[in-house]
Amino acid sequence: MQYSAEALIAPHFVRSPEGLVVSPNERALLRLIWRNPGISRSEITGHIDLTQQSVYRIVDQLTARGIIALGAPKPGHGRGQPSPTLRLDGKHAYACGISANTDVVGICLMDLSGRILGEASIALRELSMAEALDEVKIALAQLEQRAGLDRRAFFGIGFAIAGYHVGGTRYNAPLPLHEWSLIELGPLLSEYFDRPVWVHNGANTGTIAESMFGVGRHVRHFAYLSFNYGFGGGLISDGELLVGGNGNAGEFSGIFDVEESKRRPALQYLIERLNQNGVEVPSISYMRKNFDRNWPGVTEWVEEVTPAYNRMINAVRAVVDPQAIVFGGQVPADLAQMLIDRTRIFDRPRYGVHRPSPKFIISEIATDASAMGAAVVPFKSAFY
Amino acid sequence: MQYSAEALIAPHFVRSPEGLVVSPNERALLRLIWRNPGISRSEITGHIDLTQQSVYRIVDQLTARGIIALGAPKPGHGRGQPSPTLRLDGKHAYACGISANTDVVGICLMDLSGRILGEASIALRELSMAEALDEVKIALAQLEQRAGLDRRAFFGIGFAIAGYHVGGTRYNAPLPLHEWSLIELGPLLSEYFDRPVWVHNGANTGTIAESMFGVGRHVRHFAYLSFNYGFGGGLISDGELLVGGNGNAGEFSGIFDVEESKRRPALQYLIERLNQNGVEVPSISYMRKNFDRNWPGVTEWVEEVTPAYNRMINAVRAVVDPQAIVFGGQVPADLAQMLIDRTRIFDRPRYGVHRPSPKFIISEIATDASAMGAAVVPFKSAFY
DNA sequence: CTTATGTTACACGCAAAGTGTAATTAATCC
DNA sequence: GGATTAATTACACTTTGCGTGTAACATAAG
Repeated sequence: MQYSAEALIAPHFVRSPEGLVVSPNERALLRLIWRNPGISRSEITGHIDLTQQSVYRIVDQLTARGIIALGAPKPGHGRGQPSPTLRLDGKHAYACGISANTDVVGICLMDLSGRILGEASIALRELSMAEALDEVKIALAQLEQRAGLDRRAFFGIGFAIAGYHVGGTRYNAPLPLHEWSLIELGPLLSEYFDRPVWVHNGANTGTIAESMFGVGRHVRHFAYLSFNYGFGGGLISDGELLVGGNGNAGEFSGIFDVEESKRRPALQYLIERLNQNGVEVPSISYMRKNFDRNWPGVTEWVEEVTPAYNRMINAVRAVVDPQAIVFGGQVPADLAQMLIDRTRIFDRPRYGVHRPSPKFIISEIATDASAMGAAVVPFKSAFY
Repeated sequence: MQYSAEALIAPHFVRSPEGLVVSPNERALLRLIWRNPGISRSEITGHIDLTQQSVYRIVDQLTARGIIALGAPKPGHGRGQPSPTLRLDGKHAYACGISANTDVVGICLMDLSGRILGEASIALRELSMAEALDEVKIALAQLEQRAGLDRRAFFGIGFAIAGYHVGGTRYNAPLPLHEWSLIELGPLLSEYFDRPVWVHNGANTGTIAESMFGVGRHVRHFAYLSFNYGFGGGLISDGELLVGGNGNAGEFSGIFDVEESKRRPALQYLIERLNQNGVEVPSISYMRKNFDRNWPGVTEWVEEVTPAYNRMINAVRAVVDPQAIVFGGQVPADLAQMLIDRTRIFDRPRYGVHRPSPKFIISEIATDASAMGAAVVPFKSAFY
């Protein structure tokens, strides 16, 4: 039997005999509220193809289940009976995002409304998988206690791992995560944490974070570049993550041949270069916080990676034609801007008209996008 | 108001007050019958999440409307009451695919079951758009008469044009199609032909043809390479065409910079080369029929385009990770094989495990894939 | 300031559509 | 002829749209 996180959802969250948490119309409504928190009930009809009566009923049922909360009406909203405002009720459920990177495991606790309830990280050092998971469990319990959470509201876990998909819930991760590689993570983790676990690639959960909290609120088609120790990314098409035929869509590093691969924009190379030049940069997160474009070697490195970078940008544009390309992962905003300034689109106009080009946007997600995205995955899969 | 082909569908095809031709469950059923013509009614339940009774009812209604036809039961199918076989009823509707290329306009007449009822082509030479359309209309009428069709069954038109999408139903096509460029083709053509017209890029309709008649019957994620005078393509993700943020997903030529663009695998360059070498190749369709890999210059040209070709293949693989890459358009099978033989995937294994790679498949669609795909578009949009 | 009027949305009941469950009937195999 | 499988038919349940009366508020007349 194929592992399925959906089948493990606790019964008190489930609505119908088919095991669904919400119906399609309910999902559409919850999505709308996600994108417009505090929208009034009466405004819903204008955005969704449902009558006022149906909206009333669905809202009524979702309120009764504690999934959405009614708020005071907006004042001064014209005449007529005032309509209550709607929000997702964070108290109904919370989820945990776990992001396994080469150096660190990030943890993000989030409620149904998208509020971050707590964050933590565990340095991997030489920890075995079992030891690391034990530490995650302890950290999770601490976060839960500090936030005063009721365990019954613990909906599930989103697990992100650096590396490519091999099949099922098996991934092939870089060396420090050797022990985490090529095994069925879904059954293992859901057994260990006693909750359904959704497993994804780390760059893809970063992409999901961007789609739920960042530019995805306004843009339906975009590519997300995840600059980390390595370099990957993800694609959002029509608001949904594109997984591809083998679950590895957005692994942009595959564009480069062996030679060019050394000049790809992975932050490991920049850190090496900086350390060679006498700039003490102990970690990627340190670099992100303290980045200075005048550090010796920065401009040089950027110039070196620019050809490979531009090839990648043009490949993404040609293949999937996104409306935007988002610079994310752990890239310092200033470094992203340097790349954007050097972007060249290979395009010749016809009749003076260019092919529409993507906008280049620097992600505004400050925390661990990968863990944050992992935390929404359970909700996105079941609620909205 | 935005142009919409759906809104122009003749009332006698429409089912519900919302203007839909079939309900979602009916669509699922029709798709299943499309992929398995002659499936027995009792087998349906195993493939779709519907009870035998619901299947009976839906089949009953679709039969009453003349959309599907019941056939004699398969003999020797075990005990129990024999179950009738199901097919799409071609008589219910036919559609016309029109593919405007730089040199020729292809026409394809197709019925609801996917059977080709007739084909024609019109050389463009120096024809104005109005003259070309008049000729198309005449050719269409001839094909209709020859096939003995009832005009009431004429469902709509799929129109394909070489060039990139600019917005709405406007495209930017190469010079011979200057007059067809940057205008709203949808309203213009639907007015002229008095039927709803769905407008797409030509490489994309070729992709749709492959998804409906070719490898798409077995593969849910694939990239389609359309080798024509120019070079383009399209993407199928989870069985559906990926359009991208501006409607230009799959315009693979955009991968190449100005310099490399001259060594991209567009057949115009091969023909030039062959003619220089004294091989008389008057047209692409001639080359397709009579291709000989031993013609002077063929191997040379293939070697020259191989680097750009491999970059493109790896870019497609990295970005969208398809299960298969299909060689289509008007490429001679032998030429496609020469490229496949030279394919190199930029991938280093980790723990001895490679990232899953796409299969390379030569399209088996012999006729004008672009017009053929254009012809199914109306049906795909409304029925399955 | 009070009151009448118009507007907007709430909230309830009912009908229609579509699906699942259950029971009966029909055709075929062993 | 009994077993088996699927075709039919009947009925219940869910979800949605429609109709309608009511509640709350804005505005302007008095």
